[in-house]
Amino acid sequence: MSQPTPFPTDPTPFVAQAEIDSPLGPLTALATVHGLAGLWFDAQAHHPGAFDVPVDAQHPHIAAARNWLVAYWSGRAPEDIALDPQGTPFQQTVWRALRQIACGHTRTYGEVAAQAGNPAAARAAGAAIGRNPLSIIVPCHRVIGRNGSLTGYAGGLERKLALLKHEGVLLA
Amino acid sequence: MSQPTPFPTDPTPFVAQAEIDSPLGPLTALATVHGLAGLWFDAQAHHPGAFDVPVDAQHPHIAAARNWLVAYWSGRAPEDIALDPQGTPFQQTVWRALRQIACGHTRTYGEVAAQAGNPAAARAAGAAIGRNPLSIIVPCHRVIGRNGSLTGYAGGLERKLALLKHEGVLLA
DNA sequence: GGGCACAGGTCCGAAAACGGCCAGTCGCGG
DNA sequence: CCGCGACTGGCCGTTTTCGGACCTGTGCCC
Repeated sequence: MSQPTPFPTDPTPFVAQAEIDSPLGPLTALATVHGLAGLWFDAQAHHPGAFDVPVDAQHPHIAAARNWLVAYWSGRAPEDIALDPQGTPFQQTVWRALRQIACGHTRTYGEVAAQAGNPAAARAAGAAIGRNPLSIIVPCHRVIGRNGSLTGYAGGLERKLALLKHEGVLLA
Repeated sequence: MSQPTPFPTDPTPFVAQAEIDSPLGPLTALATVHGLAGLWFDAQAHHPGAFDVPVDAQHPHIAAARNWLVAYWSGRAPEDIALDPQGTPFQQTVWRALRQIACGHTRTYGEVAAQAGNPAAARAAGAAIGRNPLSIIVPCHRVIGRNGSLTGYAGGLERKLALLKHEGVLLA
């Protein structure tokens, strides 16, 4: 039933977008009526491109995301905010698993896959993690290879490294 | 063996361990159901480390080892006891050859290799002798270089020297 | 529907490195 | 001429290391 086209006009519940600055470069935020749907680094991999959605930096979900990020960068524990990422059931499961990785901790791709229900789907989990639409907030940067290598990051490995340093996982 | 022990791929059939004192320092003894499997000087080279095996100084094979050592140190000829060292086929062959070196005698590494079936494997024999798990009882200390040098000993050359003196091979 | 590409992981065989050696050579000093 | 020490190059089983095959699920494009 699902058309291959990105957004045919059916499920486009996006209601607002805005740009948010960060120490690692500007981010584009996107919201539905239910919560934050996207937070991408500009020009990162799998960036969905421009949206035909009104810019509204004061929208509640976007303002909440901005507050979340301010707290995160200042080292405080951010409060939970409403999220509404769009994805397949498997992706949803993986992203939900990611949110359970506490700040300062890491998991391997295999562990995330196991927590998502299939221990052998490490590679598939990697693909799903790469499609994570909520950078930083859904901590896909806390997933590393079994041998300790960083392996990859849609926003660029330097950013993954910087985030892990900021969380105290890696030494400067 | 009329015992239903799971032979194929059973890496640790150890059943008891204990510490035994000696004039050259404490020894750690290890036993299987078949016999004595290990007798190492504490902190010697190739020491396998701690074992998750119950301490039982009264275990028959360990008690036999203690009696063997008492006789040895007092200068009497010890009676044969059951041994069960774990190793590769080649190592087993070498260790068996070692047991045929009578007290007060010595062999060269090349001679041991020849008796193990391959006269050219002197160097490999040296490696196998170094991994001998049954110090003193399997007399790896009676093997010296072709030119008469002591060359090496996992428990330290001082101990090798002391053992050979005790056996009357070397003068004080 | 059937391929194909991945931000992974495991397994296995080949290859290289490592010794508790030994014989042969060379250069030196009695 | 002899003996000694330093060096060299083969010897061999074991251990470690390394690279590639192969398996794995899911999403996306034909």
